[in-house]
Amino acid sequence: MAVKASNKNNKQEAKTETEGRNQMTSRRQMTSYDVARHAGVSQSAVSRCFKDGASVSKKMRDRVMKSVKELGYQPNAIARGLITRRSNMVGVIVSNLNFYPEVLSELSSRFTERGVHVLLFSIDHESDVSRIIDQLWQYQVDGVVAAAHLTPDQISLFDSRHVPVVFYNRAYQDIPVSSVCCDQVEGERQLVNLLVESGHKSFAIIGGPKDSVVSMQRTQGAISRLNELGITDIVEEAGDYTYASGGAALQKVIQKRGSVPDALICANDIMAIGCMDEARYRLDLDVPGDISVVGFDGVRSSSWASFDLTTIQQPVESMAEAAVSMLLERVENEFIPPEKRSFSGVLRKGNSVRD
Amino acid sequence: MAVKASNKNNKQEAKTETEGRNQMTSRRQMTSYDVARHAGVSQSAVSRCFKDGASVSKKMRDRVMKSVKELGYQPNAIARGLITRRSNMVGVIVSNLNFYPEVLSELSSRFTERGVHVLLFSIDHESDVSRIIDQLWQYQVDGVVAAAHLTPDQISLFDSRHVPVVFYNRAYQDIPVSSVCCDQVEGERQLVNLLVESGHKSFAIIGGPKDSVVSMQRTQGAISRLNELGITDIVEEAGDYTYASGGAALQKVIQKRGSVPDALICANDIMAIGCMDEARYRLDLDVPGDISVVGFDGVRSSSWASFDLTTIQQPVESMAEAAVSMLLERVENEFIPPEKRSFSGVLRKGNSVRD
DNA sequence: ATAATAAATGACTTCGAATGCAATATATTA
DNA sequence: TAATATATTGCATTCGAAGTCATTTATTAT
Repeated sequence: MAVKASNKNNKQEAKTETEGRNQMTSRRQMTSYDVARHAGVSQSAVSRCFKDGASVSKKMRDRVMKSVKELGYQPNAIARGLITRRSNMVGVIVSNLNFYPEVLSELSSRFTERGVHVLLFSIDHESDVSRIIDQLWQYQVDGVVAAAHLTPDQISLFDSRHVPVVFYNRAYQDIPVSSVCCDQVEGERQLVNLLVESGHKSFAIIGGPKDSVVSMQRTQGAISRLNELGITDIVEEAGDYTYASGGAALQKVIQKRGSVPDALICANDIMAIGCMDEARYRLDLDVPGDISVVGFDGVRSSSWASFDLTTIQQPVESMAEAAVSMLLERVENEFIPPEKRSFSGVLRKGNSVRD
Repeated sequence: MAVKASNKNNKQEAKTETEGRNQMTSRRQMTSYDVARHAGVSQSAVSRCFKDGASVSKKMRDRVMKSVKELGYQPNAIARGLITRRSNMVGVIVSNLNFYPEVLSELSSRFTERGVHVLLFSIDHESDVSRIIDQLWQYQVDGVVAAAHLTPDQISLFDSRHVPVVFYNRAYQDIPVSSVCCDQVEGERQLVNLLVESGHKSFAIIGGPKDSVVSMQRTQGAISRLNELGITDIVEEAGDYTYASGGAALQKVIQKRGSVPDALICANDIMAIGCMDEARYRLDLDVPGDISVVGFDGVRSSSWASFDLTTIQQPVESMAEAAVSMLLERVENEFIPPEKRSFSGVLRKGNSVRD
């Protein structure tokens, strides 16, 4: 009791101290107690005015809100998070190498729209994940969108702490986790079908980094469809998703085969663009006359006139929306089971494939 | 007193409740009290073990850390932030339209390296800033990197709350704020010099959105240098930093002039690329034979063989490092005055300008 | 008007870690 | 060995908002 009283006295003094100054220049930020005192009500009342559905009379609300405006009060989300156990923050993990800015900006603006804030973790190597997991917890994120690979152990850690995770473009077949993916295999099959129908006979495939699951799915998808169609003349090379690695891989392909293949299937658009440039400007080949090139993703630059790449367009908006809503649903209700959603990519025919 | 005691009893019961379960599966996260009880020490001692420079004996530290490991304890950064008034989070504001992924990833990884976390705010229009400012405060960010425009009023709000702001590529000449910029004017002057030296006589300038300060500086920089050199045959058009707007602006330029200018100065690389493609694939012009094109930024795609654009390369790493260290210094010591740092861009000569 | 019910309000406690201060343990010096 | 200085430790309090519960006030039914 006595303590409480002296506590209030302190606050009173603090108030006096800043009195006369404009709230714009006051050092200490306003608290709900300041508002309560100013409005002549209790702190609980102030708190309730910021929670909709709470039992507050109109008179009270008006009175409090007037003080709120006058003092420039903003609730402290940190303090709120401590008691409610909701930080209203989600972690977004992206790996530097192969992220599309579109994805990040879609995710970010959709979360923001719903009053959820994004703590960004960008990692250079997917193996750096372990280091950031601790930080995710320390900051009490309500959920995580991971565009990076986690080990089953790491996944079950999140699980045990009841922090839902939605994977973006990483599927875990045998583990019950939520994910939003573009159907890599189906996409590659569409590309292969197109290439085979238009008479291409010899193929090279340029994959991404060996540890990339997405790249694996794409290359395997292409290979299995080619095999189904009875085509076995396939050379495989690995790149690292970059422009330069695409061109370099093409050189290696040609060296290996001793000739130029009919068609080049690249695990992403950027490498495909690298190949087109390599073919045209270093190897003096015509694209698509001498060699056809296809990519995957549908990034902005793939549709630029210089490339007009045939590729699979990922439905980024739909995928981002799905990831955001799936995550937030599971944040709201932890009993919603994990769900895997797979979106079909759209074949966009460009002029990088001969008819 | 009595209250404290009952409080402790509650905790004791809570503990009992989860006892026997593995910490990996326990619902409630471990707190410093749990660790304290497990190690048979006080909560203060646990807290001190996580603060370096604190007065803790080796024996105590070992004992506590053993319990920490066994229980899988992680300090709650939210609770810590409440009492220390340091969230260890910084806000990063980027505007969707014209952000380079490189910048964001550089900033993010540099902050992360230093144990600071990034709350990402991406806005569609620079005018949306006002909406996110409140949120920045609610989350008690320690500082802000803004790659967006703030009004003087908004700036002084941050100032009054002692939240340091560092602007990235936005300079405010008359206001004492920190900023890291690439010298837009100097860069444009270099480009103009190159173009004039190589005999270009007639010019068109394609700017960014009219409300973009950076674009204004770039176009004005180019124009004033051209004027200094006695060149007045200049047509101006505005784009919006996108590929498509570059091509469209080129069409308008030609319409306006009734002929093709010698050189095209674009406010960024992406529009320059749009212009090159428009010229080559729609207008059947040779670049650089019929028209020279220069850009600004030095984005990845500008150096692709298809474009090999002459441009000003921004020193992104240096600028990001500067922004991060300037911000954190001012977070540590609020009396460090604002500082404006200007970095020179590097002229990268490509093959988009005829000799 | 009065009882019964519902709505509004305030006092107090809580979340989890950090910290000032007092109490204790250890080291140093005389 | 006693006296003093120093290093460790624990207790109690604090940060700011939200929730619990008891109390007061307004509303409705009788």
